[in-house]
Amino acid sequence: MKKGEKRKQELLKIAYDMFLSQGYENTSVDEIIARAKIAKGTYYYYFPSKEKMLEDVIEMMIESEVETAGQVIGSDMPVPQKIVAIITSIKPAEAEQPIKDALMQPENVLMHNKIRKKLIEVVVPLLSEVVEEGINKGIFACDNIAERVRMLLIISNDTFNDRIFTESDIAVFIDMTEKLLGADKGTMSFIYDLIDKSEMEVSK
Amino acid sequence: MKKGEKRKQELLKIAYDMFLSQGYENTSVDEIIARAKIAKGTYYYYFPSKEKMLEDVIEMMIESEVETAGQVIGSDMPVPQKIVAIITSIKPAEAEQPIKDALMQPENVLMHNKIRKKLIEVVVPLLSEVVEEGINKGIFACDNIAERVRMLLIISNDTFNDRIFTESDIAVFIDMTEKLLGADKGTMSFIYDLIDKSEMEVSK
DNA sequence: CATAAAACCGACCGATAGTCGAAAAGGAGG
DNA sequence: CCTCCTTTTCGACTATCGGTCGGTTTTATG
Repeated sequence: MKKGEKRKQELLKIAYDMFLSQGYENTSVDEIIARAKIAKGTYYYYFPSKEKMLEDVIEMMIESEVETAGQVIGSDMPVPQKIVAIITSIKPAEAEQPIKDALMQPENVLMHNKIRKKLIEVVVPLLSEVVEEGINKGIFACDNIAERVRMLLIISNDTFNDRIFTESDIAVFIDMTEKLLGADKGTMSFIYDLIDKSEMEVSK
Repeated sequence: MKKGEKRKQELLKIAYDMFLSQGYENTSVDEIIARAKIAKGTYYYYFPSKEKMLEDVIEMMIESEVETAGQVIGSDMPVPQKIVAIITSIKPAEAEQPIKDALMQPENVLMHNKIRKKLIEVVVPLLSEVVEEGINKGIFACDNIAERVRMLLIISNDTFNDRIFTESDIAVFIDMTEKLLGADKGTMSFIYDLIDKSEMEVSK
């Protein structure tokens, strides 16, 4: 018999692995408890529902990403680079390939969406801080920071996480980012060099 | 006994109503066949699965919206107004309130996402046409039209369909649209007057 | 050692999407 | 009207799944 909190973490870890490898909808509670070698009742002693468990799993995933973002903010990186670093740290792109694949799968909409929503909610304040720093340093010039940052995240998510992108997508993303934040042309063009060319579709 | 295609349309119509009023996930096949007064087997004679039926329903919904968009394109409306008209015709905002509520419900993620994806895929070419017209008339100035239009749709969807928006959101949306398409400042500010103020959160 | 709290068990439940073999209806030709 | 084939309909049945519940075992406490 395990002590409460420890067992919960154990279950969370198992669920995390299974959700990512087979998707949330395709992972049954029965499978989870089979792998954990516990009974139905025990599972529901720790989680009120399967969906609530998903929420916990997501929270777990996000925590580590927020930590990374925090380090970036505190670093002495140039502001534009900070922005990009946070945006990329945020997306599971830096995780292993199977994770990205799992999230791309259409049957994982629920999980995908919950992560996206939570991530945005959590990251907007962080990124806003950085943009503010940029404004103070004269690199950016804009109002309504939170709203702009949100758009940035939405777009970057759609462009780089949810689908295959082309060179044109990058070009427009750079252009849009600069204009959205009121930066000089060229401020963000370093992004282009960061992109892993292998991820890209051949542009036509 | 009904002739094939007619029955299918009848079922599609029933499903459409029910999906919108109670959500896809909350509508069981049993409920659908009860309302249609047919047996399980008959249902599965027409649709291989519930999800495939959803796809058909969505296709039905989209067709009508594309039609509207086509009329807008052919009209003599000013180009900026055309853009907005298409964007708003696209979103179920013009449908009745309960429909919007249904789509907002988190349990409708699947349907919501499928619509969004399909809609963007279908509308990007249409909107691109209009932007091109704007460029020819000297109202807009930009390259990579399709990519920019896509961003516009993604943003407008997130801002106006998926959540409650504030005045700041509108301001940023207008600013971003103008810059994204390379329009003069003020070109899109008429949007502000179109917004149904009752839909808005009180801005702080 | 007694008692209470925490952790665990698994049979059971209700709902749901989907299957299947057979029956009824419709139509075409004789 | 009868025959034969196709289209459409039927509804009982299945498998799976998330979740419940009453009761048992383990652990901590004093």
